[in-house]
Amino acid sequence: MRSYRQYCGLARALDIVGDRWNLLIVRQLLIAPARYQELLGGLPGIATNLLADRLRDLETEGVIERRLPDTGNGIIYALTDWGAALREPVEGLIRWSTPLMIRGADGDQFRPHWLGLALSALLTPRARGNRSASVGIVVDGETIQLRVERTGVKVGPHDGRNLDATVHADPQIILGLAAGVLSIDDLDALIDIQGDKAAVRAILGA
Amino acid sequence: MRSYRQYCGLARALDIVGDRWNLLIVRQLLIAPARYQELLGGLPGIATNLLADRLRDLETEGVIERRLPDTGNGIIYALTDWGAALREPVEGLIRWSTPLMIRGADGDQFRPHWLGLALSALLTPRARGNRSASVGIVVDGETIQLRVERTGVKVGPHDGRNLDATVHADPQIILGLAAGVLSIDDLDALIDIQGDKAAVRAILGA
DNA sequence: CCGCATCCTCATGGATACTG
DNA sequence: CAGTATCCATGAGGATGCGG
Repeated sequence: MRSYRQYCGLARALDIVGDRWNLLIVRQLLIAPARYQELLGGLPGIATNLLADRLRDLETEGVIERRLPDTGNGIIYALTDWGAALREPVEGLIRWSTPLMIRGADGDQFRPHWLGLALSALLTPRARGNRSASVGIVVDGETIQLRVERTGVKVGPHDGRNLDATVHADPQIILGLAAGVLSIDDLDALIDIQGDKAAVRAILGA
Repeated sequence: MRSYRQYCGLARALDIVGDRWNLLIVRQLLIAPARYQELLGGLPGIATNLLADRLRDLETEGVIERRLPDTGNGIIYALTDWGAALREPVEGLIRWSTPLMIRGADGDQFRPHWLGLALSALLTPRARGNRSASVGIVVDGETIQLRVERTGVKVGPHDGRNLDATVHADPQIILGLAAGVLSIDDLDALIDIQGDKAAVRAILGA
């Protein structure tokens, strides 16, 4: 993309990450470092030449870096420290998009990890938790683990440890709960909770 | 721009504001509602047909609205409530861009209001102020007023009221101070402070 | 004047096939 | 596996025109 040539922080930020696909690549790497093919799978719709171009751009600008794993073969792409600092504005945009998301998927592609990032964006600001609990959200066969403590909320893949409860529900239901526009009590038919319902309420409740 | 067709908050947000120029238009309207010609002047480099296109898009998506002033003639563009909520991610991107800004303008276009928005982004998070003070920053002949109180920092155009101090310095110096990478004491030759130096230190100091 | 719309040129994005 | 190469479609940029 052409530079805006404006001495303004927003314009200079967009000179780097404003190119089409760039922030979505950052999104994938905020979820976890990834290989080229994993990025292609996590970015449905991108053309392979564009992914290669953007990875080059982002690397030369210092947003991402290539790592060679100990096993020797292949390349792993990861965010630099500065690139990882994009989590704040990215999660801000995700919070802003809530009205667009509660309308439902409408045929769009979906990856469970994206929901994990959205939950991180929606739940982290309100550091809830005089009670500690861990809950698994099962979507598309993948389990996202939410753990709340006094320090805040941690979101990530299921680490195999014990869960206080397991929730099965559609993504937009989970998002509605996390955003506070839905209440658990109104949705018995749409949510399947196994285990400690109070733990779910502590994390996703009003 | 084509939709990403991804059921992800970031992708849906970028479907709306990811088009080139869109976030910069939002930036201008975060500073103040504006007429078409004012937007053209505040967005150096944009083509007039693109501005018209983008304003239409943003209006149909509910980010901005057209207002007819009491004087009757002309159109005033302003953010909707939802559009104004973009302040958070926009200021996040501005904070992220600090390393790009302290390098200096390098011939890029500049508008004093942009510095005001950057100061808002950098100073608001750290709600400083056991002391109340108001300071004017003079850049390119325009005065930006910073007012700190217990409740936080307010940034805006000079309202004509008394200032505790007036600062003359280049934008990158002001940004370096606000970002905490420069210290007032090291820069006597580059900053001209008239009035209460302690008030300046209370707002821009370490 | 202000608020756009049209026209044209060129850079960028997108889809597919192919390679070290 | 990790990308290039190629070709076509789309969108940006710039100049200019035009109605209220």
